[in-house]
Amino acid sequence: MKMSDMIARSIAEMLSDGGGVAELQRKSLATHFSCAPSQINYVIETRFTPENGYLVESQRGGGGYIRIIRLMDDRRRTLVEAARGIGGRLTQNSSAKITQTLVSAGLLSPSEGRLLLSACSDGALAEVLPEERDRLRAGIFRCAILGLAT
Amino acid sequence: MKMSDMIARSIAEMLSDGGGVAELQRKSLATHFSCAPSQINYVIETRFTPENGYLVESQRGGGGYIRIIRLMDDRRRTLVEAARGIGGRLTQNSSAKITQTLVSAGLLSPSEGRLLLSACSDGALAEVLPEERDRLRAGIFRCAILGLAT
DNA sequence: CACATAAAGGTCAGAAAAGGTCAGAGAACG
DNA sequence: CGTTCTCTGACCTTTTCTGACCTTTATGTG
Repeated sequence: MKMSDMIARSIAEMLSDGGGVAELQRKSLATHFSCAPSQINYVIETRFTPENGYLVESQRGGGGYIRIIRLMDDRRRTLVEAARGIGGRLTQNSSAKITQTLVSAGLLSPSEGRLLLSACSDGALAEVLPEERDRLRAGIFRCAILGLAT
Repeated sequence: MKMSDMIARSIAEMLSDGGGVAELQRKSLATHFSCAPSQINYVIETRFTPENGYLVESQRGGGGYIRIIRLMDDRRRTLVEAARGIGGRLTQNSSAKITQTLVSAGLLSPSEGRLLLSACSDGALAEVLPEERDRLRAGIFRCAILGLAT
């Protein structure tokens, strides 16, 4: 199998693991595949293009990175799916992570993310007994993103 | 995570805790992060700039300090005021009305409005006893718009 | 008060650590 | 063969971080 295909597969895996977001370091990935760093650019440019539904961000300098985000074509469908994926309980931490993913994927604007996050925070649910919070939070979260999809 | 990001996060935390004002000592913060004092300047210059809505004051000499102030724009200030205006209880109907008002005033986008409305709906709060809902809803609503203002 | 000293913070050049670009050599494929 | 896809290396730009040196302010001292 071609090297670029292997690299692409590896990135695709990271995308699955990361729920649609992969963050990598060019040099270390290149080292891992024993290739030139620019090869990573090549793979990204040929396979993870906007036309294929990906968005790429990067940052140079110390601690730099390349972030690849899979955009899902049908915003609504994906939101509905995400809502379906919420279980019967949801911790504050999980809700923050999911929100972050949705924002990264461009399904929520940063503002919407903040709003959702705050609405699901322990602070907002202070009235409720702690042991009830996670169930309630799941409901709020689900309704909120379903509402957006409407 | 990069050092500068950690420092920035730490300052952001101080800003939240201080209600928009953070006062720090360059050297002790640098010591805390084991970095050069000028690194603190770097972080402030690259992240807490006027374009990003921050104001920085400092004072040299004994007992010197660096003070960072987050400027609120009109939108934020109004949202904070609106949040303050929410009482201890809020019916679904009232929350819908207020949301509508905020959207009309351009303080919330239509999407944000839908999200907020759904998160505060009786559906989302189905888990809670009806007589508790309005108190809870008030909290969620307040937190949500305060979160936007942050 | 005048002065000296210590205790801050400010500036800037440059090293180091990333990622970006592009021309061109090979490889694969028709 | 000619074309298209891979891959590399040389060189560039951006971001981070540090250290040497400078300025400002507070405070003690004769």
